[in-house]
Amino acid sequence: MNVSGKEIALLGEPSDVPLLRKLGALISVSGEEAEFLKGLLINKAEISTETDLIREGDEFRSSFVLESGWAFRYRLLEDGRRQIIGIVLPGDVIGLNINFRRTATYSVQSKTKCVFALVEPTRILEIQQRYPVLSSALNWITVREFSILAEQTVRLGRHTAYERVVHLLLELHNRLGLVGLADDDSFQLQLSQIDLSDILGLSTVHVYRTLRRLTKDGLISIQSNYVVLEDVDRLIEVADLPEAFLEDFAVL
Amino acid sequence: MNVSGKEIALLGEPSDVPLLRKLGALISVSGEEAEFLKGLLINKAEISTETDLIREGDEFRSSFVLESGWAFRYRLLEDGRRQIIGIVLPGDVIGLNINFRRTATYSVQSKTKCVFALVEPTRILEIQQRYPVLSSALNWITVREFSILAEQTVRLGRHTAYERVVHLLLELHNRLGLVGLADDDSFQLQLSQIDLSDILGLSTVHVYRTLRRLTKDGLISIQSNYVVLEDVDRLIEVADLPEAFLEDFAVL
DNA sequence: CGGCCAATTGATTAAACTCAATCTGCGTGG
DNA sequence: CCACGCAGATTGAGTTTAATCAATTGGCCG
Repeated sequence: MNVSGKEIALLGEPSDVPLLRKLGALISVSGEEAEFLKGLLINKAEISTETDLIREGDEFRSSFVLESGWAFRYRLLEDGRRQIIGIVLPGDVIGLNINFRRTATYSVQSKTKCVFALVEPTRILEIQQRYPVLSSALNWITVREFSILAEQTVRLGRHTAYERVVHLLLELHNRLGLVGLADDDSFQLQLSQIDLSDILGLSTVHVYRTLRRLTKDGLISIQSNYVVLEDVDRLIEVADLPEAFLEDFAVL
Repeated sequence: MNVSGKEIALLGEPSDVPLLRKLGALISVSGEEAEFLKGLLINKAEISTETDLIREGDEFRSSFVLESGWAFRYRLLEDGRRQIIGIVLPGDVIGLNINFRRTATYSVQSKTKCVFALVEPTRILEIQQRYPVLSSALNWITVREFSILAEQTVRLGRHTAYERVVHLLLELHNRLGLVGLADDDSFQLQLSQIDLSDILGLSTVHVYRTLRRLTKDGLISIQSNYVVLEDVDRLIEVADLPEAFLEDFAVL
């Protein structure tokens, strides 16, 4: 499981633009394509902590590419229960397959301070018309997103609390590694135990106790927000990930 | 070939081709577009009950459009636990955003006898190039699929057993209605309680008891596989669906 | 008539939740 | 610089939802 590795270097310098870096891990991006992509991401905006970027029911007319920071897709139930549907990390696109029916069925909120780029949907059509390889790579992003959500479903439906935590930590380590934000066996976890509980469908108390147990078992260690995967092999065994996530771990 | 056994030869809309019918609910499909789409779906195949169409780890080179029958996307864990990730209904596309990275991260299996059409990925590119409105409608299908999976996540993570069952029944009623396979307040449920438990992340025993309770509460009734939604208003109240699913119930 | 699978039912167990305190780190106003 | 306040983390105790285990029943098919 190589996250920062040499394969990427073969394709050229890893870009400091997360989306480019992510695509570069899958395809070889030409200079022209890179320029075009960078041109898409000109229109930057910044939002602070805990701010809704999109609210359930909103019509949204634009796509967003997260440049830095963490955000959530989430939904609130009537009585206040919250489910975090997925975590948005740098390089992720919000509203990639946007179309004329634009009503959001869930909200998106920043967890940390975030910088993102606004992209006009027409520009994405442009990619389809002019850059077939890039277009295919965007399809890959769509499929990947779907796969991740599918795994979240497995996690919530059939994993124990112990397995859920491990499975999530591996997902995050993998995804962060893809954009150069994780080390070989550690990363910065920008989530409170409250957030974790709403991702994993558990109570905060149980998340706490499960993290304790994982630490005691020597699988992980946590200092403030810094997570170290102490025994990756055993973690992978616990998490029961699809083969495809392991064979080519850095690219899913 | 026909789900209900009777041939419905309508010359005007709605079409008896589920995918066309689904798209027709969102956009106005021109004659030319309809012909093109029908041309895509020439290459039919039939599989029997409980047969894997795609297996986790497979490379798949083709997309599939389900014409009739029910199927599952699912994943098996080492010890035999199964999570059904989503149900595939007539008109649904498997592998819509296929690209050169084609390793499946989950399996797809028929629940009933199924007829589906094989579609070459290049034909989908053709749609993008030649039929922008159709292409946008396919994007809608992608987004819709994602929204459904997002709701599944909420269901598994933050709903009680009681809410989960209701939420799923409403999802299925909605989706089946879109392709003309549901009545106003009832539909044929092609799932065993075992299947339900693996969708909902519950044990079969608990699914059984929950169905009993829903029946006793006058919310639903079930005869063999035929489900009647006895009190849609209360069901909707219990399920806590996103507004967007309600405002335009038939089209999500 | 068996045999098999799913549905049903009862009894018991267990994973995870709720409730109720602290405790701790940190930012803010005085 | 320090007290205060707040949110998140930690801890203990008791409760509940849902799982497990173990039969039994019912329907269907060869």
